[in-house]
Amino acid sequence: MKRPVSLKDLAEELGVSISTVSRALKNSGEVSDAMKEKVRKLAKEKKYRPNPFAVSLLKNSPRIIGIIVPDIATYYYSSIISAINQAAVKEGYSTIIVSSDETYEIEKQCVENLINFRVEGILACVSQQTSDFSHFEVLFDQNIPLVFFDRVGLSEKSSCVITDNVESAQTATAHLLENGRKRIGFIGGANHLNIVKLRKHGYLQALRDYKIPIDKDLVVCKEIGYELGYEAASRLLALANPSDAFLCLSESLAFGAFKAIRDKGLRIPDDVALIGYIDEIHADYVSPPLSAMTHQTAQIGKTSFKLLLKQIKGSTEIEKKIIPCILTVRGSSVKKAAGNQLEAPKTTPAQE
Amino acid sequence: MKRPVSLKDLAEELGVSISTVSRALKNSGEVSDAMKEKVRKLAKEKKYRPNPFAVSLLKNSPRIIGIIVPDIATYYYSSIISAINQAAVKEGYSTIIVSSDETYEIEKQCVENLINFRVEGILACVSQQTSDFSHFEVLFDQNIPLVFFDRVGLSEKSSCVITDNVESAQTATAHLLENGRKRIGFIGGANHLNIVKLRKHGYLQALRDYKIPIDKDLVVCKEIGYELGYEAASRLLALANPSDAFLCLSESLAFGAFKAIRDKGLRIPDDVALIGYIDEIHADYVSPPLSAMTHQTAQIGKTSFKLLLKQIKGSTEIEKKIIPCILTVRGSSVKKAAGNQLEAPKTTPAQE
DNA sequence: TTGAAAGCGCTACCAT
DNA sequence: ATGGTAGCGCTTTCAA
Repeated sequence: MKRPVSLKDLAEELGVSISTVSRALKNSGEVSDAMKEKVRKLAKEKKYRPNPFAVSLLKNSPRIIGIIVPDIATYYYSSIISAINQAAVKEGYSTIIVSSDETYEIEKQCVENLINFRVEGILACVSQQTSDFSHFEVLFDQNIPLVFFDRVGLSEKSSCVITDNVESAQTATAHLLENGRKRIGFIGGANHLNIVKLRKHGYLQALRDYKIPIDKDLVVCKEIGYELGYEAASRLLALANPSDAFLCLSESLAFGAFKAIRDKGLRIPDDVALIGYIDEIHADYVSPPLSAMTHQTAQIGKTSFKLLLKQIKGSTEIEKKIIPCILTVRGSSVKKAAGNQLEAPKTTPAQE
Repeated sequence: MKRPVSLKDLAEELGVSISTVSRALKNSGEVSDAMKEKVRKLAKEKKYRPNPFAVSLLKNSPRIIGIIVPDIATYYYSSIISAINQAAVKEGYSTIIVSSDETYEIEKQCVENLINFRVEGILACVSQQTSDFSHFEVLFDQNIPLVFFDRVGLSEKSSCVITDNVESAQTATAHLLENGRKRIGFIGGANHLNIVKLRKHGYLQALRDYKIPIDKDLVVCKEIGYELGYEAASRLLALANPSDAFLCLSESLAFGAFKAIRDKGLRIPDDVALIGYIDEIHADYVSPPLSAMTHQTAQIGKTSFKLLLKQIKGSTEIEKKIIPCILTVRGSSVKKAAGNQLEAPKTTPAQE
């Protein structure tokens, strides 16, 4: 394992000084063209590469930013990462991506590691376990800019990019109500999650707006997952006064609910409407395709990086950007013929 | 933007030498406890952090590895990345993840960037465009270990981790044949892709094994995508002698084919069987759930890192590891009642 | 146009 | 137990 070639090596071989070699490679004006030529040739031949640590040691800016996510393999995060990456590369930055695995302790470690790397800034989405944010505060001491996205903390001290959880849930619920649904089931994740609280708020708000009585039995908040979606929907369909629509907070919940409705022998959307926060690319996987609230992950990533870069460049302004979700109505939430006037005399044959 | 605190700063403030401070912080035996105490207290107070560049400059091993993937947001890659990450962290390594966006030029740049970072090693999955691998050869000049995974190159010179494309396709095809299918459609991506070639090979091999005549019309290799799966399946079902089963090389192709079968008014698996290379978590999204060949992404990631670490530690052995896919039989490929005894008097019952 | 030298922050070796 | 010093590879003065 031999040592990489250094400027010194080149200088010695050429019998000139290190400074000259350095300047020649930088194409400095104060070096003769002949010398430049000679140096470049040898550098290429010897496969010289500048040592980035020496450069960083001098400049103290490695052009790296750190990204902390709860989980890399989830599409939502990986697509945001991808967008951040693209934006970063465009500005000459590299990214170090670390995962907290939804764990407070690991997240703490991640922050430490990134500080030790002297990243120029950090983009973070906090883990589900995190309620204390002091491990992020050390970044302020180190003068390392921090921007949160999606799940945020320290909102008075750092910029953030979030989605419109309240509004999107409200919009989705309103959409169902406008199409004649009266008993909308809300199927979410654990109650303590911010995202669940906010969306529930939007859901309830829509019900109030439309003067629909609120029924606690229609709200099921447990965990996220296919089976849980199936169970929740099954239960809501078995009520004396059953649900005629569902708003599901995740993709797996939505597909679980889909299955439950079908297994019950009910039709979508004729008997039960379904809408969920799911990925565009999966909406067509079933028939009818699912109406979906979709996150604009590319926007989230791009905006987050933009805010961070601003801070890196010295801005101290604290900004909060909201990236709205997009509602795409597909077959699962709207009856084919028209709105909702045909409750009784059904003419539509079993579709599919 | 003030300069971070250095050892020198601490030393001056305490009126001792830099060496002493350095030793005290390393808990060296040759420093008095009183001094250690004093130094540590001040370090904490001043929020001292060792400068990683200075350390790396000295040691020349930043404990970073680079990962090059064609696309971060695809579950297959992100889950492999996640596994690599976990393995790396466990060994005290950090990872830099870069994406080639399936582009040769960007990939070339990625390699350059990682070299410039002096990563200790690189794990790479080449882009679809890449057919020339000389940009990877420079790594050998720089003594930077390189291990390919999934899509490989330079196989005589570097270790790699691949999946059993031929065998898995053969197994999947055999599974369909054993269940009485005769006209299995092969729906793949672009013909020039290695993965397509290999799997087609496995498919054809299975047909030969079972003495089923090969029909070129049943092989459709275009692009990957939901619509393309839909089209391909529609076409194969419209043949004079139509398909009675499909092997789809990707998730989107499989779901597209699923839709096509249904739209044609055919039943799955009674009329047409379906099997595909899809993610476990999505297999249940439809009814019947999809039989699937699944990649063991965790294994791929873990093994890749292991091989790389070995090389970093000095091994020059070139290894090739094959991580098999796993066949999980679900409703889409096997008729409920029994295998296929109605077709002909075969004795093998449906295996599962 | 070129060279010499200082210094970035740290470790490690040789003194004391 | 502590201090001094060299040197990692590079950039950037200042001198020649």
